[in-house]
Amino acid sequence: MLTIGRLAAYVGATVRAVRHYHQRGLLAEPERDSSGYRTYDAQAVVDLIRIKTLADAGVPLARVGELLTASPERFVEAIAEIDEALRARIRELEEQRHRIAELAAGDRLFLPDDVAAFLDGLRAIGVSERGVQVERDTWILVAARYPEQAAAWARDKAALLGHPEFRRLYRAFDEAYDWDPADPRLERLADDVIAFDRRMARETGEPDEAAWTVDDPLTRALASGPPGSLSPAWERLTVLTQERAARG
Amino acid sequence: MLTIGRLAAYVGATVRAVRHYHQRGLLAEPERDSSGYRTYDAQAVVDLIRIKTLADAGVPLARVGELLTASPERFVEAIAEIDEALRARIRELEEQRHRIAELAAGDRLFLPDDVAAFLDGLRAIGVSERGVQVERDTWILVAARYPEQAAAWARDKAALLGHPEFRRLYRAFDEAYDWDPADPRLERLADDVIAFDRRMARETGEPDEAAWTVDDPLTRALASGPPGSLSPAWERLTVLTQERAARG
DNA sequence: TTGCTCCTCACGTCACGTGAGGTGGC
DNA sequence: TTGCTCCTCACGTCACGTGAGGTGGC
Repeated sequence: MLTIGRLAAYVGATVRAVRHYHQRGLLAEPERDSSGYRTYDAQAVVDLIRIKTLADAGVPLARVGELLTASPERFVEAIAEIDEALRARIRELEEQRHRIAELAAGDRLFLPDDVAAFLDGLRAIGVSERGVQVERDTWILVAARYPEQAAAWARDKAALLGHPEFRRLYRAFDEAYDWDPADPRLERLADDVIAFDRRMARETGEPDEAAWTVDDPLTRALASGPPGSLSPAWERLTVLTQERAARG
Repeated sequence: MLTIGRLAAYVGATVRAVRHYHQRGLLAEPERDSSGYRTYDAQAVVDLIRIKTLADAGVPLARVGELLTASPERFVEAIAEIDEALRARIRELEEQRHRIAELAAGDRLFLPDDVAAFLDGLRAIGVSERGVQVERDTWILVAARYPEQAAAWARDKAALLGHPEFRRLYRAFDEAYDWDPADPRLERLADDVIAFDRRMARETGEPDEAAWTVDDPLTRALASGPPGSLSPAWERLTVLTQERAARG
């Protein structure tokens, strides 16, 4: 006969866990000796290993209780379910290994693939890392707010990167970040942006919604946090392009 | 800007979890709008994904807090540790898949391999399944009480299975279970057991401790639960062999 | 006497879940 | 007005962990 400590040690459980299983009614309370100590027999070892094996596999104790009294067929059925749950959990853990590895670097974790690909495209045409970060933050908000459409929009914009004038405008926008807000080049840039928008609208037959440039109203509205969060030159550019767009 | 619901949905967390991360000081409390609603920016998305990715990987929230402010080198180091922990967890789950599979049938889960092999040996020489069960329960108690020695004892006994007289005695013992306690064959069996013990003691030069048969005092003492747990014939056999052993 | 194992409460832990009761914009 | 999302307490959950205070055999 075994004491609770020896029983627990043999199956790799704690004494407290064995008492817990008694409390929950999973393991039958054994006889006591003259000192009030519980005295376990071999059947208790078998029962406890059954309980612990199921519990370790993630089966809730309430369900363990059912399984102990289930028919052999139901038991085998349940084992198959538990095995499937374990396999699913393993797949999850493999996923998580990927995700924590990506955590050290890269935007893939925060954005749909198509958006991350567009950001890589910006890097490829020479947009500064700072400019890419501003874009990234904007896209995070867009993707959170319009999960269905974000990827398609990113593909549309990525396609425009094949257009030389679009690339020139993007790079100019990027450089303008540090300019003096009074710099006359901002006026010319605003003109060029509007001209490009109109040209694209004509070519594609879509309305003149200015969805083609870095300065389209949608992304602008989403990105604008408290006033002053953009650079002074970019604030100015926003005003200028909106004036020109309104003038028609 | 995002509400808490949209933020949570985007990263796959619950609203409650996000509030919890605020409470724990892991995620900075953002500005509120005129209604008192929290308004999140892109940085909050990045921070939350970082938190959730680590938390999902099983990192305690207290440690997540440290990691968020850790240096890049410490962070990379910690990622490696976490990855190792995930791999260890995966190995554990694979182990558990084995164990629940074995739960449906077999003694391997309850006993050291050498003991299970000995039980298979008993089956091979024709011992009844009932007899094997009694042995199994005895060995469970022995293994729990003497984890170091059990395997070696089992190997010793398994070696004896090569001995024809040992096999004969074991099978006779097995059959004797149902006999009438007054059956004269019990006396002859007791004589044969003692004779075999003495012979083995002479051959191996070890003391006459009667450790060779199913009836050795050690296993008997361990297995004997409340009186009457053995069959009447086996109780009688125990008495008879002890008498003969004492007479010398 | 000291050390060890056992006993029974009963509160603590961890990461949220789940109402309870209320507000604000469509 | 109804429905939805948000807000702040605050208690509940799950499987034990961890003392608190005490007993019994070597």
